[in-house]
This record gives sequence, C-alpha cells and structure tokens, in this order.
Amino acid sequence: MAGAARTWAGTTLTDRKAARRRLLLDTALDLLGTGSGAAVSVRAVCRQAKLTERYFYESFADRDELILAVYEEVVDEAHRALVDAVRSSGPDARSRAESSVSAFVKLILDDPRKGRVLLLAPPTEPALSRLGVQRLPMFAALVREQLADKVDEGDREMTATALVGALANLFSAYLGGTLRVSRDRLTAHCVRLVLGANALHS
Amino acid sequence: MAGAARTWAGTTLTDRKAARRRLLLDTALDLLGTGSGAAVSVRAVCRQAKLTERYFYESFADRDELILAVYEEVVDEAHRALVDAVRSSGPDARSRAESSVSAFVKLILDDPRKGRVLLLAPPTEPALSRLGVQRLPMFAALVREQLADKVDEGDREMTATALVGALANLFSAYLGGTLRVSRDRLTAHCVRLVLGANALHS
DNA sequence: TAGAGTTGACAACGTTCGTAGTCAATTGAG
DNA sequence: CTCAATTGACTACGAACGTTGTCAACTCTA
Repeated sequence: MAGAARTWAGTTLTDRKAARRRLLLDTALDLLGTGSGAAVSVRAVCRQAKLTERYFYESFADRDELILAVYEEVVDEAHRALVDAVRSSGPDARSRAESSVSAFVKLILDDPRKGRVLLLAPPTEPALSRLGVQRLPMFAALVREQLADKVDEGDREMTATALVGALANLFSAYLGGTLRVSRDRLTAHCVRLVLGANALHS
Repeated sequence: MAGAARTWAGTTLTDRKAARRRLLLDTALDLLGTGSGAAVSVRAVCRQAKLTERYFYESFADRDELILAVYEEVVDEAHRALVDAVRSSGPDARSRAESSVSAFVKLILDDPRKGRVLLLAPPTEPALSRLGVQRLPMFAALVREQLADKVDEGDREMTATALVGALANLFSAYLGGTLRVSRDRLTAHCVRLVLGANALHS
C-alpha cells in the first residue's frame, strides 16, 4: 500500500507527516494573523512550530506554497460559511443579507487571525497579491446574489467593488480596534450596506 | 551664512543637495508607484537615480525616512487638491461632492504612481502602516464634511470607514485595470456614493 | 599651483533570508 | 540484538539588504 511505511510512536508515517503539515499551517496562520506578513519566514515558522526546516520542505516546496495554503484554507472556510448561511436563511434579500453578514462577522471575530489573513494579508504578501482578485472571490457570491441583474454591467461591477471595499474596510477597522462599536451594531450596519447597494441603482 | 558653502558647477552646495534629494524622492515615487513596495530598496533607488548611497544618507537617515517623505508629499498634494476643490465649488453638498471627487480622480489618474502610493503602498510598507490611519486623513475632511452631524457617533464612524473603503477599492480596481468603465462614469459613481452615504442614516 | 571641498565607484560589515546538506541520536521491525 | 527508518540539532551556501567606510579623481578657492 502507498503511505504508512511503518508505525512510529503509535502513528504511521503519513499520519505524522500530515500532523506536521497541520502544525506548520496552524503556526503560519498564527504568524500571518498576528503582526506583519514579513514575520512569517521559514525559520520563524519552524522555530515556533518546534520543527526543523527539513520538515518544512517535506510538506511545502516553497515559502510561497505555505502562505498560499494558509490563505486558501481560510478562504475555503469563509466560502463554506457563507454558502451554509445563505442556504439556511429565508428566501428574501434581507434575510439572506443578515445571515450572510452574521456568518462572516462570526468567522472573522471568533478567530481574528483568520480575519486578518483574509482582509489584511493579501496586499502585504506578494504571493497572495499575485492572485489578483484577492479577497473578492468569497465575497463575490454574496454580492452578486444581492445585486439586481437588470442594471448595467459596469454599474454592477462598480457597486460590487465599492461594497467589497466598504465591508473590508469596516472589518479591518474593527479588527484593528479603530471602530468602537458593538459587534451587533457592526453587523447591522453591514446588513444595511448590503441592502443599500441595490438602492443605488435607482 | 548657513548653507551655500561654496559654488560648484555653477550651483551652490545646498542647491545641489536639494536637487539630489528631489531626485531621490522622484525616483522613489517611481519605484513605489510601479511594482511592489519591496522593490524600493536603498540600492535600487540609488541605482535608478544614478546617485551613490552616500548621497542617500546625506538626505535621509533611513530607508523608512525616504518612504515616509514620498508618502507625505503625495498626501499633502492630495490634501491641497481637495481643499482647493471644495473652496472653489458651490455651497451645496452635490457640488462639493462633485468637485472633490473630480479633483481626487484627476490627481490619481493623471499620475497613477501617486494613486498607487496613496492607496496601495500603505498596507504593503511597514513604515507606512505604522502611521495607523493610513489613507484616511486626506479623505477625512471630505467625508466628515458630507456627513450629517446629528446622527450617532458610532454610525458616523462606520459610515465614514465604509465610504473610504468603498472609494479606495474603486480607485484601486480602476488603477489595476480591473474596472472597465470610463473615467467619467467612475467619477459619477463615486459622487453617488458620497451623496448616498448620508442617506444611509434614515 | 597647492590644498581643501566635493564627487563617484566600490568594497566591507553584519544581518536575514531561502534552501540544502551533514551527522549523531532515537525508535521500531525482523 | 541488528539494522534501517526516522528524527532533530546544526552547519553551509549564495543572495539581498541596510549601512558605513575607503580612496582616487575631479573642481573650485586662495
């Protein structure tokens, strides 16, 4: 069989390798979500994970591959949270907006490191900004769904861009401690923004 | 007298020193406004400016001091442009919004390097993100002026944050080529956003 | 013309980084 | 027990960076 070459300390090789990869990912999330993006170097990750550089290159080819993996994990989680929220919400726009925004706020505030990775890391990290769209993808579903589709394409593009920027800046400010409002008020304001975006096309 | 120790090649020392400083600032603006922030290293700036590192440290104590100087020059220019635009506009909100936004769009699009320095560089560059507010200051005047001041403080904060984020993301997307609309439509949309921000507090 | 101010090309120091390699110690399989 | 798989501590290399220093060449003043 492939994998599980031999058991060691009660676990198989592939298990331990996976555990190390997970440990590296968690450590990188911690570093990337706490302080500057330049702080997450191969050496720093290995030191904090108490692993040797060898095990780094066992799981990742590059430093960039690690950064990308961390980011995509968080993006996937956010995307799943949004999809679930929309599915389990009522059919009307207000209900959808409320549960989507709430889900996102919950995700970002329950583990601020993820919020920072999602919103603040991409511009900082070349490996992420090379992805182009950056933080837009997981927002896209939410935004497009809310936008009336009879309006002009350019208007829709601009409205989506503006909405994403507004939400991202709000969350960023909240994460940074600049915005001194309660979580509920933040959520309510975001819902109002999402619903108001449609109203712009009058 | 202080300065002008001696004339050299037709100009005084202080003149030449100022010229070198200006050349370094221009070169840094070019590098910071074209490509990643990491590309603007002391060596790179000096190479492109055809100056020696010695003259770098003649005008700037640090690499950070150069970055800061470039950023603040652009911020000052933007601030002046906004103040002038507001002063020379009509007294009503729509007129103020239109000329403010137009002035900003003109500044950012006539020299995209300045736009990128203003909007994209701060998150990238630790020397700039340490300033905290980042790109908010020059927007603040515009935003606060437009916001009805009877609404709750937290709401005003959130609305201002959202508006700044929306505008910044729109300009960023436009600069990055993602937004395929005409300059006039972009301006019009931004004006609508600024005016619509008030309407949110119903 | 002699000497001081000024310039430019370049080397040097110490640090950090990404990445790869060495080697003794530990651990389980036969 | 023996040996190979596996681990961990450590070193090594080349590159880039910020920063400082060296030194010959040029240009003006006296």
